Amino acid sequence: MIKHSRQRECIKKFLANRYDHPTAETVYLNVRKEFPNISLGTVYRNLSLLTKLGEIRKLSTGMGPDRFDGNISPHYHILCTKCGNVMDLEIENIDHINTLANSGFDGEIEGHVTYFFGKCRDCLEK
Amino acid sequence: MIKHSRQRECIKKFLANRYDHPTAETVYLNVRKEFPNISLGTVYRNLSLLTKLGEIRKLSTGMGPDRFDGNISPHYHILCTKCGNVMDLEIENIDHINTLANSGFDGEIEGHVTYFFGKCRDCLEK
DNA sequence: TTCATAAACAATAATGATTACTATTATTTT
DNA sequence: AAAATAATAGTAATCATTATTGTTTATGAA
Repeated sequence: MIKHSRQRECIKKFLANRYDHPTAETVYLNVRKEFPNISLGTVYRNLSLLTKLGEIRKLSTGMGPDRFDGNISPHYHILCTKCGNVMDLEIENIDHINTLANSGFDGEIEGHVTYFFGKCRDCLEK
Repeated sequence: MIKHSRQRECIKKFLANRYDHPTAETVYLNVRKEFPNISLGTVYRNLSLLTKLGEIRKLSTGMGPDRFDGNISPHYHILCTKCGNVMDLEIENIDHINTLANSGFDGEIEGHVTYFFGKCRDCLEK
């Protein structure tokens, strides 16, 4: 049974207003403005819980620590290999790759995670 | 300038004969049969070097520690969400998704990493 | 073949990210 | 309002990985 908590509410609200996919550390530093005594463990626990509930998304990009996204609508991400920023990517549905994968696999494909990488506009111009 | 090392050779040879994408720890435990005094740091250093040289591939799946693949030919991977195994996936080229991504991004897409997830045959039957 | 140099090593300490533990506090139920 | 219990803050512990250091080994020149 899940009880309401003001800390969790604050974490969720913070993520809903950010579009840069912050890390747990960043969430912690910001939520501390409203809850000066919140502990990093509380942030991690709630980020995990919210992820499990499907209210936020966890991004494990393989470059640096995990990041979190308050936007759970289906979309993709691009990682700039120069500045490290993680940006949203509007792209048409590519779930057909699941079907492709299923035809070459003795089992059942349920989905995929894809991260694009490249250079963002700012880094290209420098 | 890179010098030959028997330890690195052994790590590479071990990976070339494994198809289950072992972790650094697993590589360490096995290479120790031939080099009882090899240290885990040496394994990590050489796995990083070989990855940088493009002689092996590192898989950061987001589930557990990084894994390594001695097969550098282009192919994909599927993670069984029940048993955790990581298997190879023969699938036709899907680099067209890079083009799709590029059309929705102000910058330059260089590539992508994709991990499929689902259930393997063994887990489906249990 | 010896010698100098620098890469690679083993051993170990340190770091970064995350999870676990525990006594206290907040939320919900009775 | 009291009892029950989930969530918290504070902290310790764990896991994966990287850094440090003094020694060994590979390589190329003398």
